[in-house]
Amino acid sequence: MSVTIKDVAAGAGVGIATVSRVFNGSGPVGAATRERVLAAARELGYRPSAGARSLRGRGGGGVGLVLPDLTDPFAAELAEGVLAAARDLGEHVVIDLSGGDAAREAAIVGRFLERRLEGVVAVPCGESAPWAEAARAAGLVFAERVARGVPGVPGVLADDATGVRHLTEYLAGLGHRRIAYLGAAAPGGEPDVRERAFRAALTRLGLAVPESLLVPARPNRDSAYAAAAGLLQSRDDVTAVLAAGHLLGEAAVLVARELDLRVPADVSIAMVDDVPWAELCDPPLTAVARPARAMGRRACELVLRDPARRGHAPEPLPAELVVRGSCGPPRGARAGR
Amino acid sequence: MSVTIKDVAAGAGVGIATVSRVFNGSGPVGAATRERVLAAARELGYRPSAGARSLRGRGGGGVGLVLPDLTDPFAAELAEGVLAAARDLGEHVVIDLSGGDAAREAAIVGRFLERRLEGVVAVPCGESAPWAEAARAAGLVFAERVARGVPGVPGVLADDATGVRHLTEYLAGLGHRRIAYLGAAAPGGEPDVRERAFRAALTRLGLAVPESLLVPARPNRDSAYAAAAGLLQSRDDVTAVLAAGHLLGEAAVLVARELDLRVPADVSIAMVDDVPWAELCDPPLTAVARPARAMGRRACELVLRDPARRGHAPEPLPAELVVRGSCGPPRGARAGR
DNA sequence: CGGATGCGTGGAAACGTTTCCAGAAGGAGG
DNA sequence: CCTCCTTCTGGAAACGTTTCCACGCATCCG
Repeated sequence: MSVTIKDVAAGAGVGIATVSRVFNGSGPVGAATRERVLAAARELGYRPSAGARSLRGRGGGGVGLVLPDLTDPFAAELAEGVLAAARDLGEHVVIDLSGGDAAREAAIVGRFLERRLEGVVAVPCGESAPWAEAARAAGLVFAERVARGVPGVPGVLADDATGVRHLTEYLAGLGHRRIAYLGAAAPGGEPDVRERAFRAALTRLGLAVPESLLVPARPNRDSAYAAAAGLLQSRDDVTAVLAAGHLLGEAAVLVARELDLRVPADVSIAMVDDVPWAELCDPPLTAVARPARAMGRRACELVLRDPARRGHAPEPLPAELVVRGSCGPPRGARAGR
Repeated sequence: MSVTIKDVAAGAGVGIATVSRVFNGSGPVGAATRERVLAAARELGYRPSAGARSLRGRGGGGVGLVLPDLTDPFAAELAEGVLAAARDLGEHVVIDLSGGDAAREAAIVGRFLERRLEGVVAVPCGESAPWAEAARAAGLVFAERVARGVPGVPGVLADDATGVRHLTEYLAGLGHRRIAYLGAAAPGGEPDVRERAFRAALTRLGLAVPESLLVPARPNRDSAYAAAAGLLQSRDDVTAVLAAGHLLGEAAVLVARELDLRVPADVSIAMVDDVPWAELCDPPLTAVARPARAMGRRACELVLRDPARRGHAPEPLPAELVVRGSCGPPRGARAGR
């Protein structure tokens, strides 16, 4: 069927070992011989089989990438970073999407392990079980967030805490006192890094933490929209909304428009995650930019080239506050809706 | 290093053939034996090696996916379609980005061929050379656009022609007579499907084709912005802009805002490609929605399961006009800028 | 001039799996 | 009781590569 190293060897009148040496540059080969081998290979259209090659040597390399989805611009950019790093290091990338489903995620990781990949980069959604095995069998690095209950696996994270703190301080500095936080943990759930940073920032500023303005929402369009609508319809006293993710920010923008609220005159809006549309919005949205591409790149390099450093969580990468036009001074409590 | 089928065989006190049969369900195995094998495998953490497996049998399967980039929402959604189809068919996907660089694209295709992938799905940017070899060695299907000079390779395309025609008719129906087309071919270059559809639609409506309003632009932010700025600054008579892609539409929106043009009162804007931010814009942008996900899915299914149908170009998938608020009746020529 | 050193080369083992073939055990039918 | 068939099992070949080892030959140094 396909043309093998033997065919090339026969075509060039040499042994298979010589052909292998030509293609890997591993041993000494006479110039004339090399030319003949190359010519025969070109003529026959020979391509060494990556499968057989990996069978003999080590695992064969390659990186697995597991993400919830690709339509999220942050995830897409993170993937681009991983792909760029892998390309630079000469490795290929196998990708699959969990869709936020832990079972599917576990299945994906299983397939990756069978492929004997050198490393796996994951934005996890599930819990520890499959990750523990992956960490044992291959390199594993989390990106954006980490799975709980899997010690010793490094995570390449953005410094969300500092980003949210800066954003909170910025809003407070504009004079806002009734700042809603969109994307809090469900009642009874454990608040995440961003929510804790929001609370801490308010406290440090000497402001009360308005528990009723911490609106729970899951990061999907339906939940985000419902949360934003519930908030802006019922709470006239809110003068600023801090959305904990771009889907939540999107929902806030849409709801504000539907309620004929002017941004930022009636309500200021800002969010975590600087996605392309933030600049296209009217007014353009103030946001915390997280370095998605750099995170992907770093995660990939970590998993491929730094087996020693694995186990030590690397520094979070800085998140930058990008001030645009969607935040202004508060206008006092709105009258009615 | 890693645990092999031999280890499991030894652990269960059976031969390797039996272990293989258990894992593939290929032959008859006694119930008790099967249990023992499964237990040994679980205990040792055995995973069959995909590399060795593929070495023995056929090529080993898998799909390669080559795209210019992932931050383009259309490309990301297309990729999601490919991944979904591959998952349904039990195949893995290797992905890499060409960045619009033909040389890099050729290198990527070469690596894919070495991997003995069963098929390759590509949004091509380069010309024929590498694609011809790929078509010979594996299944090859183009998506969104086709490479020139590679006959016999099917392309899963959107029906851009009909989409642009509907859009043109819609604008003309609103009364527009001076419609600019953003994203034409460079002077002397060959117009693409969309441009031809635009010209044909105008002609069919009995309108003149305004050559000076067919503005050349490449699909990147710099070129798009320059083209849009040049157009809207100099041509007061333009009442509508038809952008041939979402980057061009984005540029038109930004330039219109900078020039303080009201949309759609001063100028109507519409574009090809319905990206998420089209709905977030103010006003929301009218667009032609192309079924990216379905295209990816179809391309993947075609390459994996329909070797017979390859060679016949499939029907283009319908593109749908999504009317939002960015187009209205023309207001006569604008006065000054 | 002889042995050591070096290079260029080919043969063969090994990688982990699937699959063909043959052997063993056990029941059924003559 | 012997034979045949079925069911289960194990050995071994094959897949395409890399790499170790050995061999021939020329060159160099003593």
